[in-house]
Amino acid sequence: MLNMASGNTIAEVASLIGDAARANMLSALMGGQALAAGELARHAGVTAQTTSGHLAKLLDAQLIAVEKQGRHRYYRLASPEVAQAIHALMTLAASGPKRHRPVGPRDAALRLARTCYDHMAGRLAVALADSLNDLGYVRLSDGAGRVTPEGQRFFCDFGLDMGTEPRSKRPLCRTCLDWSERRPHLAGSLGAALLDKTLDLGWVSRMPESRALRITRAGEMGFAATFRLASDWRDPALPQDAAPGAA
Amino acid sequence: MLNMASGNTIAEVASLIGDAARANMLSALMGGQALAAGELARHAGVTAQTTSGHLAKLLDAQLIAVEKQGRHRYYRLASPEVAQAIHALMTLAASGPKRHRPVGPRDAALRLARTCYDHMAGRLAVALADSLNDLGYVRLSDGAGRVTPEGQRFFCDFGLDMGTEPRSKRPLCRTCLDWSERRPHLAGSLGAALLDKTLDLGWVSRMPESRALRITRAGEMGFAATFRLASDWRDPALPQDAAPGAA
DNA sequence: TCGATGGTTCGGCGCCGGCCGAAGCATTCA
DNA sequence: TGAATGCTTCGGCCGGCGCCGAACCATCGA
Repeated sequence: MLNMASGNTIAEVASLIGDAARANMLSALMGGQALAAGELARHAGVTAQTTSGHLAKLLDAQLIAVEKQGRHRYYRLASPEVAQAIHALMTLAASGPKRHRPVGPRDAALRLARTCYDHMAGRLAVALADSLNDLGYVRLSDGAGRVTPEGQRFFCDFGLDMGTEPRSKRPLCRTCLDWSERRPHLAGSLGAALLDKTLDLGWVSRMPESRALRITRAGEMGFAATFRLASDWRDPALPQDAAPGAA
Repeated sequence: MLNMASGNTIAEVASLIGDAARANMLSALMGGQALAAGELARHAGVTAQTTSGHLAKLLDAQLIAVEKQGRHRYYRLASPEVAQAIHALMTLAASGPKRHRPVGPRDAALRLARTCYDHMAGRLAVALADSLNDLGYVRLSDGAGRVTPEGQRFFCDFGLDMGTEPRSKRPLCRTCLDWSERRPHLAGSLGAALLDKTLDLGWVSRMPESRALRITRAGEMGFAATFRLASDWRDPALPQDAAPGAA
């Protein structure tokens, strides 16, 4: 047995995520909001006691963090790195052997628009990324993103104050592979600011108990006018291969 | 219990990685070479039978792939996505609670230079990335990378034929957060080509049974001359905070 | 046609860890 | 102060999974 130096602790982390109940909790937290223990219990489908044990472990490993408020305890992911790891696992899970991929019932809403930790994902997010790229406001050269000078102005006009808080560690503009669409969308602090702003404007709103986002009437108009979305952005993107022709 | 649609399968993937033996095997495969079952058994510290079972599971979940050759079976990671997920978990594990982070004995070699799936990592790789950025051959704007026109020429002169095979799915130039240095190094197909070339030139060579790379005498000269490495690149980088001035 | 070597399959053992019921704190209302 | 709510701790049950020994298949060298 050689070189187990780090291999061991990665197993610890992975096995923490590798329990169905905990995975469900973490997935729920990928929505970006802090959730109370009880809500997490329901997401996981286990009793409160069991949940408590799980949360203690996750906390201990610093995968999540807690904030107590009155008699509630609100849990959130501990860092963007955690979100990234979970995201990578989601990608892997989605691309794995088909076998039993039920593509759940309420998934439709999730596929259309949802939060991904602190930014948007789903078809809306992919369409936004496409448009911003086409308009020349960002340059999404595979896996990475860059804001152009025009983009800088555009986002500034739109009311995002990116740049004012250069919390150095955080990339301004990353792309994040959308696990449902298999195409990149905007992440990084730009992505986060965009979500904040559109929530603020009331263009989208969080659906209760879910990561899904509802697109409001105002949002319909706003997104179309400001970001010039293609008219067919709601159509499911055919994953990479299939021909685009038929309805 | 709501929204368990995908949360469940991510648990399956994570729990596969979440076993010490399997994690060790996968870590070993992060070296980028295909390894025979027996070698993996030794890496994992379990018997051949046990290893066989583990490999079957990993194979079944398409985390790894096999190629049989005579009476050997060579296993490798199934895709870059798998490598990315493992990498994310490594990052998480490395940044977790200190507790028992032994910083193993032979780690010194690993920290200096090693392979990371198909490209280089460690202090050498970080120093290369820094130099290439300073020289203006690549632009490493956080999280992402872009090759400049000068860089294009430079890499071409150096003998890399990036671009000739545009296997679309693969980003040309990504950055990858080095888990030992906590600073970015070059990944993507450019990173891969760079590793190939330097192995080819004999500037580095693989150490047996390890992901570590040995830097040859020729490599010392070559890297210094071609990439203009700072003279102190061998010094351990102080993680993120500490001031750069002294020494 | 035989060993020898690399890998896999089978069966049974043992332990770790997730689960819940019951009880115990803390906080917030009345 | 007492009851309700949210969460945690404790103890015991039980299933799943990782482990190995033994036997079995496949490939290579003489």
